[in-house]
Amino acid sequence: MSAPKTDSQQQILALLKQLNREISAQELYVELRRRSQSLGLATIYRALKALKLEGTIQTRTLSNGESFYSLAEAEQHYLTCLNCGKSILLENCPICQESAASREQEHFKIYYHILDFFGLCPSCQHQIHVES
Amino acid sequence: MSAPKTDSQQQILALLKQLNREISAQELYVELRRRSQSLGLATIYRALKALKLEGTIQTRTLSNGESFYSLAEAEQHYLTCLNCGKSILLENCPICQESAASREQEHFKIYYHILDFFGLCPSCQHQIHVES
DNA sequence: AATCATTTTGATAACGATTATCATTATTTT
DNA sequence: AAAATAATGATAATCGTTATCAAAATGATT
Repeated sequence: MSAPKTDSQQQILALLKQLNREISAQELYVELRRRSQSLGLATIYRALKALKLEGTIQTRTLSNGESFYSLAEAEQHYLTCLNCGKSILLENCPICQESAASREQEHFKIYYHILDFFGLCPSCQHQIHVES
Repeated sequence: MSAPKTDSQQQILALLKQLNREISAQELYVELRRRSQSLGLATIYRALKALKLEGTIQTRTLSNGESFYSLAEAEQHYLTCLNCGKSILLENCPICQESAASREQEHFKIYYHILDFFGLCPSCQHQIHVES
């Protein structure tokens, strides 16, 4: 869960903590640059990958292939529109009450939901240990 | 939920029913061709989009941007490895028992899970009605 | 300090799934 | 049958992400 972090990783982590919302890699690139902490895109993607494999941050990938990153602390429940792709963050939504979500957003027409557990499979846990 | 379907849509739907597993668009292209029911890739993507907007099929997008499609009937619960990207389908997993998932796959190291509701937001519901 | 080894970085090329384009073909309507 | 509409498919374009590789930074060793 914890590992020695590069400066880039720390910068990104600090920004994620401050923002307290999910953000894409491209947005991170712009935002860091705006704060005179410019990082190359490649570095950003690398840092995000490392933080993800540690379990420090979590990822959500939209159907257009764009990924959003946030701290792995808070649970996330979204209502996502299949057409425009926009997501509404559901506040205080106890996991597993899909009916609650329906009620909460009366006019949102829910087709289905997906619950996805993320982590490391046995062989990849081993592989990562060997690599480092 | 139901709408007039093109031949392409019906072909794809029939194949999804037969396979009873999630499959990517590219795989669909190969599989249909193997069955002498060749469809162009563009047509496949168009049909999938239409079926998705009807709520007939559901999509799951991996972090590499590749999307998988399946009938919207069954609930899906996965264990996905952050490193290799492979997903393990969890059978008979009552939604919202993340601890159950941990137990079920002892050696899978779970970092987090994401629950995502998919459907149409109010404005897109309206927009689609106007279009057609 | 100086040299060497290792790690990190960033500009850019390459990749790949998806979407847009547009002319052609099928289908429906009049 | 002619005209209008919808569907199709080959291919170009898009765009987020990953790979490449040389340069810069960091750390270790003498």
